[in-house]
Amino acid sequence: MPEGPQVARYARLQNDRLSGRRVRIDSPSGRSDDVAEVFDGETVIGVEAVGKHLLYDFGERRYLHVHLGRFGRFVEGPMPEPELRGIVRLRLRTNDQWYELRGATAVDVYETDDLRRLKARIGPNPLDPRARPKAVYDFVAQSDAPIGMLLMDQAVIAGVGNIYRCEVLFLNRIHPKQPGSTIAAPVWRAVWRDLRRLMVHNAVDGRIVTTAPADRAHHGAVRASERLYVYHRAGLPCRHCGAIIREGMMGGRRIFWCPKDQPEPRRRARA
DNA sequence: CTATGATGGAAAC
DNA sequence: TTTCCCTCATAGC
Repeated sequence: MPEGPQVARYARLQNDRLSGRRVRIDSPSGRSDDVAEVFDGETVIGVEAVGKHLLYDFGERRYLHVHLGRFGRFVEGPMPEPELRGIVRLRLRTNDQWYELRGATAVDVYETDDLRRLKARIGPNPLDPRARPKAVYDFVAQSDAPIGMLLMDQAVIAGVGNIYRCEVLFLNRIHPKQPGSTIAAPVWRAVWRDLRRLMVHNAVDGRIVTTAPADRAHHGAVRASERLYVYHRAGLPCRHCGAIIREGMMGGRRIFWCPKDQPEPRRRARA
């Protein structure tokens, strides 16, 4: 279940393994037979992530486009392939490695124009070292939309999902309902810095950890129960102040915050 | 066994 | 704003 960094990680690992390799592709579930047929037996030129999208360049201006949605994931391993289990949307294999794609929202053929349009509608990605926070802030600072909505809008900022939005707002003591226009520039820079730091780490590590060592009771390997500050912790005490973490809905998704560290906004004041 | 929900997004209303 | 799709683990009969 991926946010941007896990997708970036898949792209990097698969790019290393698949670039320059001929791949056999089929769709055991039958759901993407048409797409499998287009690329079966072709050679991968490269694999890249664009926000939460994956693009496999097969040359001749054609790409395999995959969006994992909320449930999508890859399972992989060395040849030979395991017996099929459950629903496999797409199966890719080289001489020595196999991949199973399950649960994806989108599996299609992209042409150059589709890719150009995709890139045009996706905002700057904190994972991209060339992306500048100011470009995003210029939009955020003139928006009345709640910051909790803006952070999830892929057209504004790419790769951020529900966990990062909750966690980065906690880290910066911002209530999710606070309008973008009330976020001061230095606060936004700190938000961006945190997003980048956490997302880069996650893209390497493959899992999301936002807690500082000082806020964890156990040392050494990070326990699953101590990875996050607020996400999925409704009813539990805040690791920072002990107040009970709250839960609500925003943008059709559950959102979590600490009522004491992230007080409800009262008035608007441009910084 | 069925119901539910989970790191997403687009299309339909 | 709601509905639908994607898959699968888990909770509850």
